[in-house]
Amino acid sequence: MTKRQAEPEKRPYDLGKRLEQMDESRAAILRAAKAQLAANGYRRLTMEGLAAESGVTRQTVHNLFGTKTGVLEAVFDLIALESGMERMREVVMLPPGEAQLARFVGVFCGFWAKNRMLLRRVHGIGAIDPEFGTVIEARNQRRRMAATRIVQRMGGDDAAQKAAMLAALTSFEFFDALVESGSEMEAEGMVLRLARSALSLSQE
Amino acid sequence: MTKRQAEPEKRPYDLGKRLEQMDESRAAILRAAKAQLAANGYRRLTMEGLAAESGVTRQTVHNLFGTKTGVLEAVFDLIALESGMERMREVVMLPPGEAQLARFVGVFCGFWAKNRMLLRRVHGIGAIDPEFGTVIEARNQRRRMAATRIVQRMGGDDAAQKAAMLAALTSFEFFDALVESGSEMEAEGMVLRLARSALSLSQE
DNA sequence: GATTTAAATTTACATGTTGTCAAATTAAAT
DNA sequence: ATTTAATTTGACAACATGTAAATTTAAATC
Repeated sequence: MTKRQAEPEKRPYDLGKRLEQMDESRAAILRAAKAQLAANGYRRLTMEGLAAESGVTRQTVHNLFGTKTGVLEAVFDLIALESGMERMREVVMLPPGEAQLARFVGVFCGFWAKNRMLLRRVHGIGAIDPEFGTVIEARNQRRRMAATRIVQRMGGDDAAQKAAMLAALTSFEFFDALVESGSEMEAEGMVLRLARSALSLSQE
Repeated sequence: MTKRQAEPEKRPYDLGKRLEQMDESRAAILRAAKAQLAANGYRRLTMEGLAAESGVTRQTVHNLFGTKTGVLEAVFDLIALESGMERMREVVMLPPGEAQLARFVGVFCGFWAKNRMLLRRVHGIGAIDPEFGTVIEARNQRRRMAATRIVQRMGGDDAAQKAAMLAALTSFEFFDALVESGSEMEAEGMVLRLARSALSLSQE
């Protein structure tokens, strides 16, 4: 099979600056998506609206993200990236004790507080859509693993139950419920106190 | 203005058995909605699908519930009706103490456990749709009020914070997170233990 | 049993949103 | 100036919601 067909004999082409512009478009769209999600919820988030607010065409949104679910996944990835999960490494490696627990709680509560409305929507989408739910679940699983490690290194009985409680206490949903009841300032303190007693609690 | 226009002079008509059939249709549709919501999530819940599974026409679903949101609200009302909230009255009136707290936790956890997947969807819809969210919020508000009453009657310091914690600990989302981490059997026990320590905890 | 009544069905249509496609346009790279 | 690839433009199909009318069906009344 010799390549004697109509070979277009392309000239090399480096996207260069065009890639930057694409990234800017991507960023603008994701920014718009985050804002609209947090403000108006999921139902009123349309590809049309995203395109308009980010100064591109609806078609471009499709080109860059594929589908609406694609946009959501990108939003989710972005959140995860901004989530300061790198700090989780340090926290897990701290010596077990009060300080580590406080840092653990602090990392999560800080993040939950910073993106509360947006996270509420995203987690909500995970709750109503099994397909998207697996993505959220995977992330929750990681928090559970970290909680398990921390509890195990602290020693004591009922490690499994304690880990379950710590994971649930540091979940976004629990934080959100606390804020809804009390004030956002106090929420982290309450989580920490509950976590402390959860870990010192033994199966009586 | 004499009523000399074409008066149809209607004959009295008692719906009787037809009302029963309408109720059956309503019930069948709601049953289908609950099942499909729990199993497949919200995106794949269509009026067409509901009609098919409940043996009526899509148009009939619209006649009976108005809109899709109407169906959801009816599902929500039904859940609330089945929720055993009547038992909340008794619980709130019990003498303050361990037993009351246990009953309080038990009523909610029992309900959460019975409809977990369905509740996850419904609460999820509340989280992504501000309009529907107010309905959920109103119900959460009631749990918060009950929690506040219980905490206040128990006396002690920091009633507001304790109430917030109790409300959050008895939220559906916290229960769901616990079940996801551990086992459903143990979840209620964990909630109860955390609630106990939350209420005995003072602001140190 | 014939007639009346109202619900349910059938049929049709308007709207909004997603997703896809192909041709034309634009701007960067060569 | 030419080539390249992204963006835009315009069009379309698919699907779901919601609405409206005429018709059919079955229960209630006489």
